[in-house]
Amino acid sequence: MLKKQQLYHQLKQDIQLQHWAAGQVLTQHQLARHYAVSRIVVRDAQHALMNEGWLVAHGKAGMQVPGFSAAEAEELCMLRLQLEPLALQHAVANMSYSQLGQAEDLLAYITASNSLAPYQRGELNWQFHHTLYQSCAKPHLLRLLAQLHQQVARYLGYQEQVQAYADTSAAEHAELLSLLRHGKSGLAVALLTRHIAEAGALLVQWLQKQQSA
Amino acid sequence: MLKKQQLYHQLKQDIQLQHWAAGQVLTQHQLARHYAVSRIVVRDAQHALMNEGWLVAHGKAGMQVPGFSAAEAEELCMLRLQLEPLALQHAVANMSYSQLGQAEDLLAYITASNSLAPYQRGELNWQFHHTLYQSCAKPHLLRLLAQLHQQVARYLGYQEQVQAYADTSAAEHAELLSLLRHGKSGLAVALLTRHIAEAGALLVQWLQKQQSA
DNA sequence: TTGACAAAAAATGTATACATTTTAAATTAG
DNA sequence: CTAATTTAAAATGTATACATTTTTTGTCAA
Repeated sequence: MLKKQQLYHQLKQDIQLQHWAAGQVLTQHQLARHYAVSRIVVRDAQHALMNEGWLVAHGKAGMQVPGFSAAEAEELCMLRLQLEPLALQHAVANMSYSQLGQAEDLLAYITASNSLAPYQRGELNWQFHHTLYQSCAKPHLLRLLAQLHQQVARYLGYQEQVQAYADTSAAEHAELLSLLRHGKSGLAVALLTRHIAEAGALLVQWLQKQQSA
Repeated sequence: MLKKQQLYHQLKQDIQLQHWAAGQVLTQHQLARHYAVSRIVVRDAQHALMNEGWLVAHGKAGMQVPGFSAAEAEELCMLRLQLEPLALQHAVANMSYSQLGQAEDLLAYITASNSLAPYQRGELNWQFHHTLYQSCAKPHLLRLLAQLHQQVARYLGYQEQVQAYADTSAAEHAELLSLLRHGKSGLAVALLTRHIAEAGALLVQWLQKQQSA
């Protein structure tokens, strides 16, 4: 595998696991030394991660590990709320049973595997949603949503409460699939909207509690 | 100025001016030779432009100049339609008169300067809209909108009919500012929605005509 | 002590050289 | 002649070396 990709994944994971603390400034030299690769590789990975919100520019030198804020989480969830129901709406018309089946497989896998790293839970959750939206045939929209989920995923390593919500989430996912399978697209979109709003509210509330404590 | 930035702008402009034809595959060597810079610089510029839709990945080697399609334009406009009214809605509460003034200056400048390159018209149009949305304090939303406008701007070098719409557009911008200045935020949001929908429909129709011809 | 200015250290930008991968071509077996 | 395999060319990935920019440090004067 390409070193660039390796470092990209490693660095992303290390940020999510808070191996690199929020607020810390990471220089190319520093990372190149630490991961034993050349600065070129670091540069590429840094830029890729910056585009996804895992790093933010820090003046003219270095990139900073971003912190967490209830405001940012709220914004991200608002964007999800604005875009995902739209994606589902456009997707239902062209959705195939094969895709529904794929989503069901994913859901089963998620439900079966207890003790997933928060790192993977976010990825699997996005895969599930992505499967449902895929047939909307709107590549830009799908790309934006992938980015959004990436950025939300950054919070999942931070929020430990996720596990508590996992059951509710799985139940709603199952219901969503059921509605889709029976062609009740209007209800499905409504449920999805509620689902995203709920998850977002939970995350934001938790962050606000953290912030005030 | 940094060579990376220079090449970024130059290459973007050359793509919009169709110096590099749609569908063409651009390699690092090719561009490095042509613009007399090292491949490193080309790589950075290519990646930046890819993130903004000016280039698309092409297998494992080279990047391709994307073509134009009514479907893509429609998708981009749909996303604008979905997100920009939201931005304005959140912005009106915190909007300052200084910002309104800034927007008025921009509008005056756009109106005054006839014979703008399509290259700059798109940029100025975004600056105007951005000024109105800025106070929404939603950095991710603003970043998405900047990206979207970038991608729409790609079409403006292609669509020559833009000039004809310029007057209508300026008039609506002026009306929008007037509504905002008088605190009629609801009407302003409605007008913005119509404004984006109109511009989008015009672009899409024109592309469909081109496509069928 | 504080402030500005200069020098040194450190960081990123850039170019060149080399390694690896990918693509294309050419050759050969069927 | 076709198809598969090998070989060469061309492209990208990566490392090192050098240039430029930025930051920091330290010095000196007010």
